[in-house]
Amino acid sequence: MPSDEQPIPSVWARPRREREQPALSREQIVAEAVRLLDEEGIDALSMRRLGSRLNAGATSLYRHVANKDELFELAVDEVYGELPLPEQADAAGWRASIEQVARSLRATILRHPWIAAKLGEVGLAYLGPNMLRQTEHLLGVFEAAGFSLDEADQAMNTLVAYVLGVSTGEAAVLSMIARSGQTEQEWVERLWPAAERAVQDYPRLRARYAAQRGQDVSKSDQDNFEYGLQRVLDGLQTRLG
Amino acid sequence: MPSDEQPIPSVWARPRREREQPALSREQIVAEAVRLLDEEGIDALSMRRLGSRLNAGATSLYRHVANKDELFELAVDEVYGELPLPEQADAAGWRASIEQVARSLRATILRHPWIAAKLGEVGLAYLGPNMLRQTEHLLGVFEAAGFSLDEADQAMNTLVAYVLGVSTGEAAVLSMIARSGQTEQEWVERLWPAAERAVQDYPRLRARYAAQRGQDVSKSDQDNFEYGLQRVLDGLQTRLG
DNA sequence: CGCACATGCGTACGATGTGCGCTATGGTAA
DNA sequence: TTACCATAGCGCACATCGTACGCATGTGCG
Repeated sequence: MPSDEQPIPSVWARPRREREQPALSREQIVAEAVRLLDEEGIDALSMRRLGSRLNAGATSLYRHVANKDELFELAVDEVYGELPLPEQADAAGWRASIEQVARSLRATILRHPWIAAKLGEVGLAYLGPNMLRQTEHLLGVFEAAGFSLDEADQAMNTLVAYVLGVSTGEAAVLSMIARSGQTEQEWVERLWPAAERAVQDYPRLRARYAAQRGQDVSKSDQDNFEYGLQRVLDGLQTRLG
Repeated sequence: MPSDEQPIPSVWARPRREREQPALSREQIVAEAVRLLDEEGIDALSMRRLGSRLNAGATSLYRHVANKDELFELAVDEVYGELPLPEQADAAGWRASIEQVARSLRATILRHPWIAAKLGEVGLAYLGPNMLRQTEHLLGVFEAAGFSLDEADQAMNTLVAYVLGVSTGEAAVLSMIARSGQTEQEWVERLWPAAERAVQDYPRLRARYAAQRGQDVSKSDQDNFEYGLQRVLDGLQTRLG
């Protein structure tokens, strides 16, 4: 290729890239970022890789997004936007209503495991519109259940903390599995011997591992989640009786 | 022996560094890593910076630690080692015993806020000795309270998930404050106007913010934690009645 | 018709994690 | 004593990262 200064060797060799793409937009960038994060995990997101997925240079993204951290904030709020607004039940149906919230929150985190790591870095100080809307609405659900606004806030924080805590643990494992390129089954089987060895000196842990060998992991994760969820709801109920 | 290469300009210019330091050790490295993380946050830990704090080159660390991830695992388990083993109470005193566990877990996380981010990445798949010991012991506390081993496991997971969830949110804010180089007061005051503006259209959130203006943040964080803790314990208690 | 602005991009800089091979040290065997 | 060898530390190098900067180009407005 003649890369020196030339008076254009041929018209046809001219850039000719012009305007076919509708150009970059913030929404597009964020959507593609979420897709990339879902597919390849949090470490796979670099500005260069994201740019090239959008047929763009890495630094082009900076016209639409201040920096990588901001991009993550936008991606997190995008995911929050997936959550359905819970139905605003009456005092009788509050438990079902809140169960639904908890389950869909968990499901969303498991669908986008990287979000757990980000929430761990930045907590709930995000202030994104989707998150605000969700929070406002959820406060309403707790009020409808019979809590004062003050206590609704605390009750909501309790519930959300629990769900986030459990889901974070599950999401971390999902992320590691995704990074390892193995199936969940393979991954568990590869780790198991080391775990059993490590646990040898601890009778209760050993018993737990023995009991769970060969069990369906995601099933028991789910049972575990439901157990804790019911306990948290029981605890909140004591304040309504 | 240097007879052919250089004539050595002066004996005194010779290295003379020999062996004064007891050399690097894994324990030393991990301890210094924890110190650096506590002082300057998770982004401040690079192998080069850690090395220079130990009067060592970056790559020297790799003689004692496989890679940065492993270093983090060791650091996390080191911190787990700070937790006191909870007193093994009888069925009557289980609540106090578990409260103590929950509080010291939270306190530890707040003392080392970076750990929340790491737990968010890697969950509880750590298998470090301190963590295993802690878990085994805690299972015992739940058993002593009257849970079967199966249910003790679930109950423990519920409690830990809650504490981790709340503390993660608090720790994230602490980390951001530390990174910003401001005091908590300054940081809150700088963020507040934006938050109030963002919250304008949501009556319940607006009311919450209005009520909390000027309040002591860490005090209300603590109240919040205690509220949720009591709810979780209430919920667990329903299974023991 | 010309000008200002917005957008994309090439280049570049400093920092990062870490592999590789050299060197010196200190312990052990002969 | 001497010869040797495992080990710890380190300098160098490489690929990759986030992102600042300034140029080029196409668009919309006067």
